Amino acid sequence: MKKGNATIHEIAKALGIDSSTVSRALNNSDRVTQKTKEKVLAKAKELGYRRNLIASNLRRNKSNTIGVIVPRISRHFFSSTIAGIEEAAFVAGYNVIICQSMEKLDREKSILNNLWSNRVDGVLISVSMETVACDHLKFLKDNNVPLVFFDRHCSAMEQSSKVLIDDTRASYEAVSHLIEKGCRKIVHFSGPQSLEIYKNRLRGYKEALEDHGIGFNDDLVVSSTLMEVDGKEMIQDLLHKHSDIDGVFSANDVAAIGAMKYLKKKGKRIPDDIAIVGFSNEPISEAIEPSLTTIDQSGFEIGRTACNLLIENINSKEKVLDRTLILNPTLIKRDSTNR
Amino acid sequence: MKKGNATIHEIAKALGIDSSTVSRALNNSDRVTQKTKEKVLAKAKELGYRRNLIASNLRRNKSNTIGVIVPRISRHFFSSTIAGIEEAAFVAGYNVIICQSMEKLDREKSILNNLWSNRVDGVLISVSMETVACDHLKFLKDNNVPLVFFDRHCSAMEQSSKVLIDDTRASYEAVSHLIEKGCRKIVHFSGPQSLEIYKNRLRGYKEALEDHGIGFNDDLVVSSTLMEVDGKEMIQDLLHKHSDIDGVFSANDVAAIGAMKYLKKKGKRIPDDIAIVGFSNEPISEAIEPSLTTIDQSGFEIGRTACNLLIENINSKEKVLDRTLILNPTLIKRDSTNR
DNA sequence: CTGTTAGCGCGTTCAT
DNA sequence: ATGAACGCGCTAACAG
Repeated sequence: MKKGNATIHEIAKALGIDSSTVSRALNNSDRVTQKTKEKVLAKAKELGYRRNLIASNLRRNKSNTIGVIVPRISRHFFSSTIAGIEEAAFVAGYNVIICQSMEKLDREKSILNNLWSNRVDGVLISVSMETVACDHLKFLKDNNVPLVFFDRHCSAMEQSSKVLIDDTRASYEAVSHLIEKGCRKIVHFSGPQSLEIYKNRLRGYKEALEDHGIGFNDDLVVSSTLMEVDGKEMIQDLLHKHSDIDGVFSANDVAAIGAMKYLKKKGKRIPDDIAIVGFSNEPISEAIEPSLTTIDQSGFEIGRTACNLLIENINSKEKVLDRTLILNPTLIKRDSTNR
Repeated sequence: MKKGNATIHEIAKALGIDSSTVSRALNNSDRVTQKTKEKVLAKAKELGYRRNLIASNLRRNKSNTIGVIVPRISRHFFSSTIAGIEEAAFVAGYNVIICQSMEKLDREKSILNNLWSNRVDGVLISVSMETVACDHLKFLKDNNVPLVFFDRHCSAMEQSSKVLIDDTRASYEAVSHLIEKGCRKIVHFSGPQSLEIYKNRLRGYKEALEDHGIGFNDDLVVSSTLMEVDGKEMIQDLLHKHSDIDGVFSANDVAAIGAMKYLKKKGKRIPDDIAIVGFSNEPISEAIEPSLTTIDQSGFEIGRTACNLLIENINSKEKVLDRTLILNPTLIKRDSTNR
């Protein structure tokens, strides 16, 4: 009953022809009659033939697979990017191996070893928080395995393809939006300064203030791990020192919500007393009050774009095109109330 | 500088021994001297050797890969299960190919074809909404590819391994909780009755009512697609007909939140006037008011359990053990206020 | 303990 | 247009 295990040899034997002809027929080669093609296809169907891609891949020295490394699958932003990657890979006929580094460099290295052993045709990666040097990544390029960074890249890598978000610009727009709404004293919840995204978000914050003639005040910027409790504590501390705060620009939405809850409990009206904007990391925007304006990072688009760029690199033999694509997040305004 | 492309033959030649000895050494076979093992390992490192798993897999007729099919990666529950699957697979040394059916039967079929072509060692699946017949799944079993369902299974399949949630029991506990809080008129937001999960949640609702001496009223059960707007409309309609509703049991949290928002706008206090419990599908619990009690489906545990069961099946040659594991979701109470 | 031989299933030369 | 032969890289069987 081994219905699915037929090989090209079996269908060749059944037809009294050679396996190489069968191979050609199945690959739709022009060097085989239409007649035999049909016969082969019919017999293949009858025997329930399925090409053994492992053998095919070995012969062609190509795995038809791309490796993907993210810090954590269960984080919404990354599962969105993976959905986009999967979509692009699917239409291009590629398989995808998903791996999570769990933010550990060691695990990232062992994953790359594994991907290499599996002879993936290319790699998409969003590096772990521990990743600064990148010899383990250069190894891929040395062996002609295309590599595309998305979201988090490795600045130690001089030449590389990457798909990034324009954090600076998005932050600039978000803070400008607050200012246009009338805010003058805007605090910024920042994250670990080792990560470039947080540096860029801080930069956009500064530039927006300066361009609108508002002086930058170091006291109004606080860094944390951006959990909900951090948001609460940060705004509590800050309000204690500066009672006239009227805006919050948070590097993520979880901390923003922590702050928002606290403020509401204290009787502040959002956005009338204090307006809040946060980068969107979780799909919560729909679930919370309509007072939090968020910056949508559209992970799906990033994933799709990165995967397409990678496939382009895979197909352009020998030509290593190192390109940087920068996508613009969109500001989703939910604080329509005029202050 | 093809540093990573060395084969066992090259390292054999460099050492003046045979490639099969190298192979054995690399596989840590007991039938090779410690001395030569060390020499081989040293030379392998020197040449930057990486085993070609494609060739190895072809020879061993094993891919060391398991296929995973989910309706949508970006849905939080599924990305959680995938994280759990990935974790279990990683420690067992398996690769994972993630695929999304997008709730389409056709796509599910084509994915299965592809997975078969890739000769995966086993398959984990949560079927699409369109999947009722399952010939395409039986095909796997006919070819000795172990299959484990998780969360959504296929009732048309007489014999199968599956890891499920005890929806009935969780619903029973949730509704009992509401009753113990004093609710007497509890509505139920249900979903498409074609899906077993919604049938079971409805059953748990009924049983809890009966066991507590509350008559079941068909009017209080409404089915929808359980979007946020559905929640709003459903509660609006119901309140119009039954002004004394004091509890809501929702088959998902999004609809629950829709209802909650509407109720608050109408001046109702949660949970004092109306208590709400919802199955948790999105990671929003932290972000919303502390008045919504949720049922956590712990996708991570389901994924881990399912993957381990699959690997067990893969390893137990010839023995097809069809087991059903049922995990209990946990009720996370956030409505501590006494009514 | 090690070498020899023989394939896994497929695609790609050569021929004809 | 088709067949014969070879090899991708590795491992399993059998010798010795």
